[in-house]
Amino acid sequence: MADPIPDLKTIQIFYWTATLGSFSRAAEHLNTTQPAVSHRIAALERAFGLTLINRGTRHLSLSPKGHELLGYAERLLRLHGEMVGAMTVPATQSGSLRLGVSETIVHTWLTAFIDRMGRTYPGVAIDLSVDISPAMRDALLRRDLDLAFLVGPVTTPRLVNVPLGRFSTAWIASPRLPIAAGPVDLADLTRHPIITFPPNTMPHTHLRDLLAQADLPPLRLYTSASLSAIIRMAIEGTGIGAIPAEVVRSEIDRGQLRVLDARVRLPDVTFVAAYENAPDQGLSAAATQIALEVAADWIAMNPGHGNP
Amino acid sequence: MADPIPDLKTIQIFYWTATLGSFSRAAEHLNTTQPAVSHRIAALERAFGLTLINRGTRHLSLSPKGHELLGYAERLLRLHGEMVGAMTVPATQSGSLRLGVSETIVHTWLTAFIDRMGRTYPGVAIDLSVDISPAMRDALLRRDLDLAFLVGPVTTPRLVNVPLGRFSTAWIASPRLPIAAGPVDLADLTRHPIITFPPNTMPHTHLRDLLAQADLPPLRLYTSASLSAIIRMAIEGTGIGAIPAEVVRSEIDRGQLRVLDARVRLPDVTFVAAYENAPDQGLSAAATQIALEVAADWIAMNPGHGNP
DNA sequence: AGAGGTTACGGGCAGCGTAAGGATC
DNA sequence: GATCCTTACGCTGCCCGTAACCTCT
Repeated sequence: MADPIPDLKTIQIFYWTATLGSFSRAAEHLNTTQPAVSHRIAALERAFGLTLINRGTRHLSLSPKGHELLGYAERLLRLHGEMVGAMTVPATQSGSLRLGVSETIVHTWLTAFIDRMGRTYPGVAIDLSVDISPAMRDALLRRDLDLAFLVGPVTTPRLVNVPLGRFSTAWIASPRLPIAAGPVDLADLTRHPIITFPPNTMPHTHLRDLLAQADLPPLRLYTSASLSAIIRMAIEGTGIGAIPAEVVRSEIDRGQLRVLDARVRLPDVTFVAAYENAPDQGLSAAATQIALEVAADWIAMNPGHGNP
Repeated sequence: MADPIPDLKTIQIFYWTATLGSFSRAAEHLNTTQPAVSHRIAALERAFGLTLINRGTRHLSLSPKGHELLGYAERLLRLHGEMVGAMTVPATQSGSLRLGVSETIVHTWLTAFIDRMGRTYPGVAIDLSVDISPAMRDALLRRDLDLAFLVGPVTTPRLVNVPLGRFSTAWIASPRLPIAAGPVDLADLTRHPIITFPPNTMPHTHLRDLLAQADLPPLRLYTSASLSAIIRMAIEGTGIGAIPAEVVRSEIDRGQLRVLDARVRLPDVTFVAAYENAPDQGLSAAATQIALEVAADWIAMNPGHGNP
């Protein structure tokens, strides 16, 4: 009845080798050397007495039994991660979380999120980077990020999407800009430059579609990857901002900006937390829970916005 | 991203410590020493930063978190065992299986079972012991057996029961015994000694109940733990055997014994495979599958008996 | 005093990393 | 020759087992 127990570490190494399709990439991912990976895979195959990975030139492929094992490996690692997550008291959890966020999040509840993360997981270091959503999507897929709060959904089966809330995009302008107080239509708006996010972002695409349909004078569409820059330009009367009203709440309160009452509404923008659907992303999942709470709190404190 | 991986072996040690309620018993079960168990449990608690096991005097108890972990541990070990079972090609499986069987099984399909096990799992050594069912039940619970084919069901949540087939108990006698050919009733039967299994076995109990209800002359109930001895006595006319007809098929064919046409039928006896419901009993489960097949084959080759 | 758990210590070996050796494009 | 996997080899450090100690009945 003596149990020959193939180590979890071996299973983990197999999992990542199979998933990443390369011994060396698996080694890199697991902070070890390529020979170590090679060894353990060989040992695993020897233990089972069968071939798991066909070493094709250039690319690896899994044998039928290899595929079978991969299924078990994922379930096993996920269950293990769940167990560790359930047992580890948050305060003692350590590690690092490479987090990417949209600037919109920075201007709404990021501070609250960082605060609560710091209090809940004092041992976790957050590596923050702010970027536009498409860039973060790529970074997630490249595994340069563990978690991102971005405009979604991100339609890739490899990523988990968790909705965090909706922002309504509004037309924002300086009160000094000569625009009627009552409902204005598209022609009135486009007399001024429209300032929004860079190409390939969702607000930009929506805006392009909207303005392409109408028969309008030559369009001036200013873009900036920096939300602050957009806000600054709007305040200074450079043009009309097409951004979530929520991020300029204080400027509106101070009278530096106002929300225009336009006949044409811009589509809402949904923010999601996205992270790789891998067995070792327990911390990302936990952080997403915190983000959900923080986002809900923020919505409660900023009535009239976010999820209905 | 660096994963602190609590070893499966640690989980296994925790599982058995919790299950057996003692460090030393766990050590014994896992073929290691008690300090090794102590160390790893301590290390596990240190890793999680919490107490899992309350070292009460005389008896251990689990903390709430310990209970939680036990649940995960069982799922994890079971999944792992399943994985190993699925990956290991049977021919390379090794180990030993402590098997207990009722003598009835010996006289029916045990040989076929041993044959097929030997062919399917050439690396597995079977330690066979033949005994009466109650004794085997206790042996299973004492973990002196891994698997038993016995009269069931065994009503203990700790054991898995898998029905293997039903045998109808019959009245068997030598043709030389002066008994009418037509239907006979209880009084006719009890003029002779009744020979059956020892006290505490199911056939014996049934027989006692049956005969206690009737108003009969002094009863001579001979018992033997050896089925062969019962058969021998029946053949020699010592008495009437109350045993499954299936086990004396050849004697009946040779005319040494005949099945009496009695008005009173004895209850069927159900055989089951029973083994402990623990994560490391994959081999027992596999052997039970073999037994199911063999029993089904045997029933097919001996029409009129077994499962309808 | 004895059963059962903890602590202390030395030694074996698994598994890691470095480095050199194929194979394939 | 560049890339990727395998093989060789020495070494570290983990973990095990022995043994002595502690504690409670």
